[in-house]
Amino acid sequence: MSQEIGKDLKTEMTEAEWAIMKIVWENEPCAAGTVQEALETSKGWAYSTVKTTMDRMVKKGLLKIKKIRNLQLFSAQVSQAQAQTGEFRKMLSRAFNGALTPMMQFLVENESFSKNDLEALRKLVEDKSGK
Amino acid sequence: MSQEIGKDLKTEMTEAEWAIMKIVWENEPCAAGTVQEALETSKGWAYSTVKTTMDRMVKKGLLKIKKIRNLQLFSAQVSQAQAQTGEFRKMLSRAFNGALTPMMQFLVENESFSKNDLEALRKLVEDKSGK
DNA sequence: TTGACAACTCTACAAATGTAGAGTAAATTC
DNA sequence: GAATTTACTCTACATTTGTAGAGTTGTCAA
Repeated sequence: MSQEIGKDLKTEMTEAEWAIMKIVWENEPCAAGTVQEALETSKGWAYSTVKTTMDRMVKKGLLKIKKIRNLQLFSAQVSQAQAQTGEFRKMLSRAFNGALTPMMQFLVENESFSKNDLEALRKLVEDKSGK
Repeated sequence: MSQEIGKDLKTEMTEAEWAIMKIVWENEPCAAGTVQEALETSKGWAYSTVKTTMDRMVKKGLLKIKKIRNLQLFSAQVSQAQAQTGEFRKMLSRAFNGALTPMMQFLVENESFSKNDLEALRKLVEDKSGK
C-alpha cells in the first residue's frame, strides 16, 4: 500500500542501537540527554557514548535530527513495526532459510509455549484464517 | 532434560559464521577446504578467509577441531537446533522484549502468511494444544 | 630429488561497533 | 558578569568482523 519503492531499506540495528531506538520511540522527539538518562541504570553509558551512537544512527538513516535553537531533537526514521519486521526476517533467513512454516513448526516443538501462549496463538490463527 | 548446567551458552553467530556453520552441519566432520569449496559460488571467499573465520569459531566454542595426521577436521559444537533457538530468542528479546504472544500477534498481522502457512500453523497448534 | 599441490600458519588491514574523555559553546543562575 | 550547568563536538582507542596475501610444510607422483 504505502510507498514500497526501492529496496526494503536496511533496518539492521546493533544491540546498542536497539536499546537507544526503543527509548526514542517512546519519547520522540527527544534529546540525546533524555535517552542517556533513560538508559542510565540499565546500561550506565556516558553521555558521549549515547550521543556518538545516535549520530551514527543518523548517518545510517535510522534517526533524524531536528535542530531547535541550540537543541538537537532526535526522531526515528524507521517505525517500530519496520524494525521488528526487519529483525524477524533476518532471523528467519539466517536460521530457517527464510521458510516460515518450518520455523513455526520448530517453535511449537522446541520453544516454551505456555498453555496460554498456545491458546492465544490458536485464537489468532482462528481469527485470521477462520474469518 | 539434557545437561542445562551453566548459562545458556552463547550461540551468537555473525552472518559469515552462519554461512559456514550451515555447511559444517551438512558435512561434519569436514575440512576447511570443503567448506570453502561449498561456498565458492555463493560467497567467493578465499581459502584463508574461510579458514580464519573457522579458527575464530573454534576459539568461540562454535566449532571444534579433530586432527587426523595432517588434516584438521571441523565439527560443530552447537547443534542446529541450539543455534536456531538462540537466533530466535535474540530476535524475540530485541524486537519484542521477549514476549512470545505479542510477537505472534505481530506476525500474523504484519507478516505475509500465505493461506498455506496459516493452514499449517493452525494444524500445528491444534496438534499441540488440542491433543 | 624435484616439482606440484594441498592444507596450514602468520600477519595484516579496513570497516563496524562499543565506549568515552577532554574541550568548547551556549544558557542559566547568583 | 562570573560561575555553573548543559549540550555538543572532536578525537581516540579497543574489540570484533570481513577479508585475504604470502610464506611454510607435508605429500605424492614422476
